[in-house]
Amino acid sequence: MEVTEPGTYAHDVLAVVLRITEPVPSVLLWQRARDPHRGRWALPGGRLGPDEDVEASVRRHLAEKVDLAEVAHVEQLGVFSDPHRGPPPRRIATAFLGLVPTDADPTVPDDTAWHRVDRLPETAFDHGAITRDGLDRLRAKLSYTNIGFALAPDAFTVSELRDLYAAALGHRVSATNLQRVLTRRGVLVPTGETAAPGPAGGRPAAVFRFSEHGLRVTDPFAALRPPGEPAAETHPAPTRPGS
Amino acid sequence: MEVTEPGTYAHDVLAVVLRITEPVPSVLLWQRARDPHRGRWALPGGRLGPDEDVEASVRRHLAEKVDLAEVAHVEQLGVFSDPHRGPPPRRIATAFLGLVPTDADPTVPDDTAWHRVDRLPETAFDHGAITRDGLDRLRAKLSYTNIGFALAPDAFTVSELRDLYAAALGHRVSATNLQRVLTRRGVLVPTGETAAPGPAGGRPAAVFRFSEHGLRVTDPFAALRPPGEPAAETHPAPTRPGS
DNA sequence: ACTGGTTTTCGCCTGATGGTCGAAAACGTG
DNA sequence: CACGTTTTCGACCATCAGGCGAAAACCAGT
Repeated sequence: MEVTEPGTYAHDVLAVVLRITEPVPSVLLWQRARDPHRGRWALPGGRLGPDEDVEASVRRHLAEKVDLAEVAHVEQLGVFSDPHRGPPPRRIATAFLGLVPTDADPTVPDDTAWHRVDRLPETAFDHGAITRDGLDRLRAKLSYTNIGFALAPDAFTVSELRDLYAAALGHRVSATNLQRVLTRRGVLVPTGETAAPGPAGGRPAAVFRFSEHGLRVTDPFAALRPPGEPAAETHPAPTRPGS
Repeated sequence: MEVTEPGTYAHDVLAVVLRITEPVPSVLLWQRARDPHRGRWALPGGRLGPDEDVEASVRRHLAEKVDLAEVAHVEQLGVFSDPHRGPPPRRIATAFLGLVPTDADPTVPDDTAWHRVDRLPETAFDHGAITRDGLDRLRAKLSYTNIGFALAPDAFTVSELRDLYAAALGHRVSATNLQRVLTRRGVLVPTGETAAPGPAGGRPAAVFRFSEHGLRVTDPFAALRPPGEPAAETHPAPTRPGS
């Protein structure tokens, strides 16, 4: 039995690890073998250790399920602290968003699998709601940051990137606009190479690459800029919660 | 003496309560009367109680320092969990951002006062860094949400709002653009009234009001919109961390 | 009254950005 | 060598923001 000192709580870390699998993203879940919620699917995570902060902790726990080198981006989502989010004793959880590129297909343990976010199985605790929060965060950031770098392979064609964005956002995306906007913002740079056409032929597509592999805010947020300064060169952006 | 069960931690909530006091914002701090860090200035907050989530908790603790009715907006900033962010025993903190309009001047206890963010006194623990995080969040959201409603009085002129934004952002703001952008986005609506001119005369200014008093994302985030749909009517936005 | 100073508001112009469409380029197949 | 396919590029248009300067509306003097 677990005794909890009043005013102290067990603290967990959780990760919503997303990977774009067309036509919709998938989230990494593992099936609980023990009660409570035995048999249900849960987000990777675990207890916060005594000598680590929450980010180090989530990386440690994540390493048990996937190769950390394949997780291209990690950021904090927020705290989930509803007193009744699980059976007693009470647990607090700090949730993170993790992103895995499409070209990485990590080997996962037997109890772990990718699940389409539009067909989630029965989830443990509030992990379904947390997953939705993570997806919302990803969708928002796709619009005004270069976060696509964490979803796309190292090199890709505009068509491939369009399909990626369409799957992540859940609606059609114009390849013309995508290329123009992302190149004008300096997010995408051409490698000069071209990809081989598909089996039906067609013009060979130009190959692009993300110019940076760290999160950066790219939308000009045009109103209310300091006078005289151009839109470009926005700040680097932290690993912390959402700006 | 406090005994901590392994794997459980005391959980605090903290609030960065900001109010625009020209020429720069101020943050609400109280002076610690007891060790550790006696005499230093700390953010309002306290222990997470057993029957409340973190948001309810921060509101409860905040109510001890200010009239909650004067805090127009509260949102989660994130978790601060560095094992050495304070003396042992270890404490985890969930930080919030709170905003108080300029027309409200809450009475505060004797140990509590507003401090200009550019002249912070010696702060306790990591509260200085957390304050900076809160200010960064506010500045970012000023650009692409209607969060100004939580800073401005109920009715105001464009000049007053310009000064408010300038103080919050830390740089000059064009009144022309501010009015045009915010009205076009439907954030600002004219009341039809006009304000009395200042002592030096001048044309009477039109009085405006924020159309909504709940947080809303107003920047079109134009790229990658679903096809055919107009930019207007963005989603309501949660109380949760930063989108 | 009229003039000058002050503050706000509005209109105009320019440049940047995004949406849409269609033509042209570059490839494979029959 | 004509045809279908896929990608790329340019053209056009609407919207949006930034920057000015003129006009509007007020006060205080003379």
